[in-house]
Amino acid sequence: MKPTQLPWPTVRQALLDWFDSQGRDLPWRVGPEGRRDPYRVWVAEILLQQTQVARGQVYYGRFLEAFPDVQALAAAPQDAVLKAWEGCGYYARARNLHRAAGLVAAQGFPQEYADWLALPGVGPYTAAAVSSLAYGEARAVSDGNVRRVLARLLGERQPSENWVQTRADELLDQDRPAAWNEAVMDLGATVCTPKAPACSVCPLRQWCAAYASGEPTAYPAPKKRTAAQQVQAAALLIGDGQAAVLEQRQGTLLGGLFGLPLQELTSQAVTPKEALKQLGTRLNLNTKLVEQAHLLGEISHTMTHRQIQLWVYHLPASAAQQPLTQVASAALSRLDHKALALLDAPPRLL
DNA sequence: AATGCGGGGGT
DNA sequence: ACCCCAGCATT
Repeated sequence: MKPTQLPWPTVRQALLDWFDSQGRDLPWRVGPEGRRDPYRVWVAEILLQQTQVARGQVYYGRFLEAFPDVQALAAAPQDAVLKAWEGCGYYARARNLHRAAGLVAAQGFPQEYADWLALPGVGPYTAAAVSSLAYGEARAVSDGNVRRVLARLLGERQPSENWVQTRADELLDQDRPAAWNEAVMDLGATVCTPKAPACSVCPLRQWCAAYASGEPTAYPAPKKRTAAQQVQAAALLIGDGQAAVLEQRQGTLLGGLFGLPLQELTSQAVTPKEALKQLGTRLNLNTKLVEQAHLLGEISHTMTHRQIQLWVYHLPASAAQQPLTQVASAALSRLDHKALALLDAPPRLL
């Protein structure tokens, strides 16, 4: 059956009926349909970018407690915002959200899609989500769930971004755009899942091309991903688990977070010891002192696009040529938490 | 159109 | 292991 021949009013109603009885109850879905609190929806949508709902929900609760409204968020220092985001990944989300909060606190909330889109950290998905869920605007969201649900329903193995957005725009229920958007995403998250879809309970099964094919998981075809880059580095822990010399990372990789001083192994510093020596120079440490640093342990850490091997060396706080930072109050990446954890449970050689 | 950007869950 | 997750910014 061609897509254009599907009985769209019936299909829409089937999904909306399913949503009305089986839709998820989530903490940012407060207030009437299409009139949610824009701040709550906005924060939730940013947190949920490339983050599963179960995980985002934990951070959402913490985040709203720390920053209950946009004025509180705008008034907070960036370090506090990153601390609330610690461990959630993609930290540019937190930096952009904080920056955007400053704009919104001064100018008021955007009232329509195009104005949301202009905020830092807000792209087509988030602008459509907030303008539909909080303002009732008829904008179709296009995310990973929508992509998978529509690719399967319509039998498209290679859905381009443009294909998904166009189909989503066509299918959007004009009378209940907010409910429709939530419905498609709920279906994708709870029934039309990537690996093991629950087709037996799917309200769209009778119209689904992928189900009819007998191989629903073949839609859409897997995306190809670039291999993780292998990185080796030395780190120097000066201090202890309470207070240590920490640097605030610059640039796009973990930017804004604090962490142990690092030196990547290069052609100039082929061994961890040589990288450590370079690190000592950068930190203005006496060469003799650096030679006394002992290897605390070795860490392996994966970050999707990077596979990091890290040798962690240790010196007492008395060696520090710069102020120590209280570890508990700084936002650290998982990598740095692993490095610090070497103090508690030294790995034993077998 | 491709790539970089975290961290963890599901199979 | 591999793929995915309520994407966005940059090139």
